[in-house]
Amino acid sequence: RLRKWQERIRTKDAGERNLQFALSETDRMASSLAIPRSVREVACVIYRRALDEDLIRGRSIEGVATSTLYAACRMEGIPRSLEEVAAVSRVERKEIGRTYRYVAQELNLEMEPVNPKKYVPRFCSELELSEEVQVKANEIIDVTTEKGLLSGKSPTGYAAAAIYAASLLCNEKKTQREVSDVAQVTEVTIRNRYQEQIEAMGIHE
Amino acid sequence: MTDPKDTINIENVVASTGIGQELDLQSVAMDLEGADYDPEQFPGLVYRTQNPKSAALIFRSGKIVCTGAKSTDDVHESLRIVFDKLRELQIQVNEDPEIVVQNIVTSADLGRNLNLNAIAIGLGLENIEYEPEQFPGLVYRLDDPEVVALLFGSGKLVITGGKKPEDAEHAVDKIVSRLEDLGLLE
DNA sequence: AAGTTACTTTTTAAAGC
DNA sequence: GCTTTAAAAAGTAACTT
Repeated sequence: RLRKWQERIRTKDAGERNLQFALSETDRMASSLAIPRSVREVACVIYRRALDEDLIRGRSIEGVATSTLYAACRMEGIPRSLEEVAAVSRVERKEIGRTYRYVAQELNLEMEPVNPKKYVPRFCSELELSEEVQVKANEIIDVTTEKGLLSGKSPTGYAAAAIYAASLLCNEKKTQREVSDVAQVTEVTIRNRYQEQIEAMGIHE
Repeated sequence: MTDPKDTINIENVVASTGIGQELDLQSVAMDLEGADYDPEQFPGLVYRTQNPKSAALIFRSGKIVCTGAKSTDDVHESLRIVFDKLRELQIQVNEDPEIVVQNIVTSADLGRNLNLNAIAIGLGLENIEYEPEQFPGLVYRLDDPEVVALLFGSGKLVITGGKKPEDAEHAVDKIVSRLEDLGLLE
């Protein structure tokens, strides 16, 4: 009887220490990515659920913490790409992606694919592009998605290409290099998506 | 209109078997030309056949895994070659070792583009995995037949995990009817 | 900018760490 | 869990030319 109780306390303490470390790591990563406090709280709620459902076994605390932060950003509509979260985590991108898929599946988070438009405000702001460019980029994303161009494509590359195209159309040109730097995708990807998008939009130049 | 079933193509067959005899892989590696054996890296010896093309993983226990063949017939032919090679090295090999197909990888084409986003939501987010940031294919697990399908925006797909060629046909049928029910095909 | 190579996903057995 | 082997799908990346 006493032994079981001691074990319960030990497990509870281990869980509390686990949670405390995870929360401080989440806070550290969120701070360097300028993620709002409300999103960090969502991340912590998901982490606590993962801990309660014993999903941490065989995985690193840091990996699960990074994954839940990534998931929370998506849920709150201000996604960070896996490369962005990986840059402030000591867990590599591949592991974060795997852990995220596992946690999302086990907790039935029912995550919808990221809409590339969710990246437009942040990327455009980092590029100091006007509201007009943002509106145009969103229009390009809407129209080309409707024509079926989005299936299978990475949301970051898709958003980057639309922003590049919109910057040209609005005479606020940014180079592919500048856009690729903020979106963390290669210029080759921007070029490929850009070509498809302007063709689907019926734009010639 | 082409029946998607007619586009099914077997791309890889994995099978296991055994010669019923323990092996000294070090000496097999010495005598068998083209054998790759690095026990520090992997306990199995790798031997590749050219016609049909396949790779056999030969283990100390005498068990063998054959992969890379394009049909079950090719698996049998490849393993026949491996058995004969071992016999040439004065190794006793059972008369007709049982060969068990463990996995068949198939490709097919639905013939039209797919809106993976709509399919993900339509089939139920809890049943599928679609993370285009990580992989362009949508992962769909079927219960009967018990296989995994990877669906792509082009309408092409991969079916893996099946043990019989019919598994892929049944899977394609189910996928087509489910997508039709959802109005996500054509 | 084009070309090549390589990695992402899924499946499956084997033996050993 | 990892290691190795094969194969397809399509996207992305990192090289060299």
